[in-house]
Amino acid sequence: MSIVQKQNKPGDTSPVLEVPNCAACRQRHLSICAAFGEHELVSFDRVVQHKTIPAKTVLFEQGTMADFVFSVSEGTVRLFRLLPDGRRQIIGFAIKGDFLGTAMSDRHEYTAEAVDTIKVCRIPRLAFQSMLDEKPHLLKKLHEIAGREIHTSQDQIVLLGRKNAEERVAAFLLSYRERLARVFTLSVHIPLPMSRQDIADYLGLTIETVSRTISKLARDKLLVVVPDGIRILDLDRLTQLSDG
Amino acid sequence: MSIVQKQNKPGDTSPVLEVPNCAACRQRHLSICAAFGEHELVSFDRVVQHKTIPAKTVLFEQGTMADFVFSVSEGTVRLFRLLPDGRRQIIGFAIKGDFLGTAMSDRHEYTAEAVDTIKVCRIPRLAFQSMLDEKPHLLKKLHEIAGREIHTSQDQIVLLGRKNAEERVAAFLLSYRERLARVFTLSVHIPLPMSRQDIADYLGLTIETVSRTISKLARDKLLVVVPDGIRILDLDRLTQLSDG
DNA sequence: CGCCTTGCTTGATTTGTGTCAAGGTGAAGT
DNA sequence: ACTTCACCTTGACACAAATCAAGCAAGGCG
Repeated sequence: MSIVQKQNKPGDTSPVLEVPNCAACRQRHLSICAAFGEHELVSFDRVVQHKTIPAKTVLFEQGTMADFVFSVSEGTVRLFRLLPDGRRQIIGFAIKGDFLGTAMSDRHEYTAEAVDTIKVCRIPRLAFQSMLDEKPHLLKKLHEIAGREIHTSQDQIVLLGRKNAEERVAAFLLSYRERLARVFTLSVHIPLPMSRQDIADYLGLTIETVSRTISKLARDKLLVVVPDGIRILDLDRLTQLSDG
Repeated sequence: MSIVQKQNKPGDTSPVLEVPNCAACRQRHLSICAAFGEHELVSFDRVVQHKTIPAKTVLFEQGTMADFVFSVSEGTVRLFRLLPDGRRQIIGFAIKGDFLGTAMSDRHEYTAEAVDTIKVCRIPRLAFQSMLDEKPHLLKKLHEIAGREIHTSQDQIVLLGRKNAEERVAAFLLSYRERLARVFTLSVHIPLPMSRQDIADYLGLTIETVSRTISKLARDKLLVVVPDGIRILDLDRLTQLSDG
């Protein structure tokens, strides 16, 4: 086990833990792997591949065979669907600890693409499937994850169906902050590795509207824009806004 | 077992099967109950209550304790969330065979309300939970249902985030038709028990826009409006429209 | 029968967000 | 140091859908 310095992007010099095996994985308790006992991990280890993937790389593509499921252990992944004419809707952002493949369908239902440099654990779907069949507590854990996924999808449906631009941006910032808090410490500083275009495609808006809205929130002193993210100034008002 | 004439709404004189027990239930193979063997059904029967519920009745309310899960065996249910100021977003419509309570969370994440007269099987959540713990194949079935739910939520997210009014209406009609086809025979006639307001709140539009859009589709000869529904005239063009 | 109510449609106008266009900033490369 | 490029911001204008308003059709009921 070795700690190596790795430049995820310029300016980011935080040490990144190389993960040679699941037992030593720091993200274990955050992820689906939390369902495994120590000795189960050993057999899990046999089918898992740990991979570092550079920014903007497609992890898997909508419509292709889902030969693998993934667990994200570092970085940010955008999950999206494309319409025939190129319109893009981002379904969600996956971060450290998130599992990709909850639905267990044989074809991918969306495309997954690395936003920045990511690390993932890749598991052959069939191997994962047979583990599920053997270990009910793993399936239970997976179903628990699916339940949360359904819940956040419904939040997103309400946001897209009934909220205006300002409410959408506020809700995005706060929900993304909550997600980060599961993994990092809760802070008024919210790093945003994804582009404005990504945020726009997540919120069903255009990049210009997102930019204008963030500018307005800054003008109104609810937040300030900082390099690679934002800082919240008025959490209460932002929360009020996001709830509609 | 008795067949009774029941007036669900004026003009609807189709015979409605009273369901005294699960073994005799015609909807069994459509629903979560398909996961049960014959003798398991007997124990299931002991905890299930069959209920007929009139139109516009609240089945359960967002935020309240989820003491029961439900399986719909007749009629249409609207599932929605409300924003504090009264804006409503319909998450989905549940029909014959649909299960409510996939997420298994302890509080309801949305309100469920009967659109027309419905029949449901009501199961205490804790009893259902313990059945899940005992019978992995039931959990597997439930997870399968959750997977489909995630998929349709994502369809809805794409619709709300990136489609215009015409595409939304076309997509709604076709996806609702597909859902009905699982249960009735696939037809160009689509009964619409829900109101225009319901459709609007499902599609993130206003009632006026839904009405105008349906009128336009009729003017363009893609469909005709008939009492209590629509009839598709040009399935190909409607499909093309809905795909964006 | 006529009156009221509910649900739906249609028209006129407004508005929030999209579109088009220009310009700014900072990092990377020559 | 200059150029290029990607990304973001801002402004002017356009447009799709919302809002406001009126009227229609069908059912319920006194």
